[in-house]
Amino acid sequence: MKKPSIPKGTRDFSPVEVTRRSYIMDTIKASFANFGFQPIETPSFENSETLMGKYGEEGDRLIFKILNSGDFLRKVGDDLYTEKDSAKLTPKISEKALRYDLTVPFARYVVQHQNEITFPFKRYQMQPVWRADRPQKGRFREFYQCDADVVGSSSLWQEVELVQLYDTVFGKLKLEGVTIKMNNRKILSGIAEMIGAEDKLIDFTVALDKLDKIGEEKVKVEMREKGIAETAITKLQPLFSVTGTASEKLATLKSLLSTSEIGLQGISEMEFIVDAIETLELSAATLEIDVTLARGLNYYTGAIFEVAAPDGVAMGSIGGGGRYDDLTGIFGMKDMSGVGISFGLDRIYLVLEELNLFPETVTANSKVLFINFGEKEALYALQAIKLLRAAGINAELYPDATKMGKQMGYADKRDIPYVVLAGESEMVDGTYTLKNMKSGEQEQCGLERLQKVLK
RNA sequence: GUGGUUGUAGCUCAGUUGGUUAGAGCGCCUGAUUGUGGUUCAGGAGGUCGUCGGUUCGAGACCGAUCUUCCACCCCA
Repeated sequence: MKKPSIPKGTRDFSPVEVTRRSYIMDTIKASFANFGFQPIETPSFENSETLMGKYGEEGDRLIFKILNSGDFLRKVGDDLYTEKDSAKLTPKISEKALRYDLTVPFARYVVQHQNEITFPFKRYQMQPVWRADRPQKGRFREFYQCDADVVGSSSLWQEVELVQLYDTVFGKLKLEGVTIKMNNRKILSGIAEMIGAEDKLIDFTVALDKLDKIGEEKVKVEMREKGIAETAITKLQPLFSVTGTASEKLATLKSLLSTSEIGLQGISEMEFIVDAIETLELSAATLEIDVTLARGLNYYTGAIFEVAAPDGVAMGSIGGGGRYDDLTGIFGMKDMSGVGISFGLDRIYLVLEELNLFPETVTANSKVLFINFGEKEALYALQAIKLLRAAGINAELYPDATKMGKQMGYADKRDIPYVVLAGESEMVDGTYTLKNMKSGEQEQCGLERLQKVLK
């Protein structure tokens, strides 16, 4: 018989993995609540029209479409069918699609529930999203995003708080040395304006984004390929040498963009955030200005964030976010500014695993196994187990009265730290033999002592 | 979507220019040991070599397709 399997890019999670994932999620969730965010959930699939066209052409390709129910092909006209044009045919046979991220569904939620929401609305959401991508390391077709967004306030204090939120979560996870990279769409616009390539903003930033990956020369090559003028590339030169501390970088940028109103506005926004964070101080993360950061440009209008794992860990970004002045505009609700960040749960897991940062105590294992000696003895054991469980101690009885070696082996393999032996002789004097599996020591004791040791 | 890569026992992997009955380590099961796990010893089970097709007297090995793994690009958490 053929072995069953799961679709590529998806995963099963073992007990250890689920426990560790919940550890991360609980940490993030607690911090979200700690910062005043409230949870919502949205359906795993949306109407196609809600999602299509919101992530660019590339995004549309990566959205999982759901086939209509029923005899969906019968409703397709003969000419459309013979034409074999997938782009035209798709909307006719698929009217629903799996959620691609949490931001667009959130925008839809805000517009749809605008009369029930008190603004500014701070929401968090932790749910799986799906992308029809080709899997790679840390890249899956089903993965979790943990988002916190604020909608209905354009205050820069939100950006400041979100940086703090990142720092709080990574601090709690003991993940030291992450870098929060920050940029501003307005600075990118200012640069494009300055070099006279406003119409090529996206091409220009996508190329710039690859600087640390492919190097200065190749970035220039790509810019030329995209039709950016040589004079513009020359004007760009000082940008490749923006270095130093955050305030030094800002000073360089300021002189570079002195003629661009929008560029200067972006710089002052960044200054505000950097100054506030300098006063408030971060514990686990570093805030860094990175003018080459240009992800998610389809809707970001102000701050752009991306979180890089600590040095030495080969992993794509473990978080991202930014400000979008008009997110709900695509659903017809104007002038609603939003800003938010996202944690990539699956990648954070891989980083914590690589750095061995999961606490030992993160386990859902039983504390004690009661050996099964037979019917009367099992009942005697279950009476004690009932009390232990009521006291919050994870305890279990071996279900079958098999050979002791087998039962002990089970406890050993499951890494259960204690075993209780209660047979005929213990029953007679109402005691239990408690064995510490690690040291091998054992003692005969009463219920009270049992509970005290196992607590 | 483009290019490359991987698949042999539950796991990690050997398997020579194509040649008899496909191996190892670990794990698993049984016993030595009927109230004591890990260690040791003895024995045992387990594979239509990812799948389908082709070349050949003969294929785990060669060819094609397909699925899967990982990687790069694109893009992204």
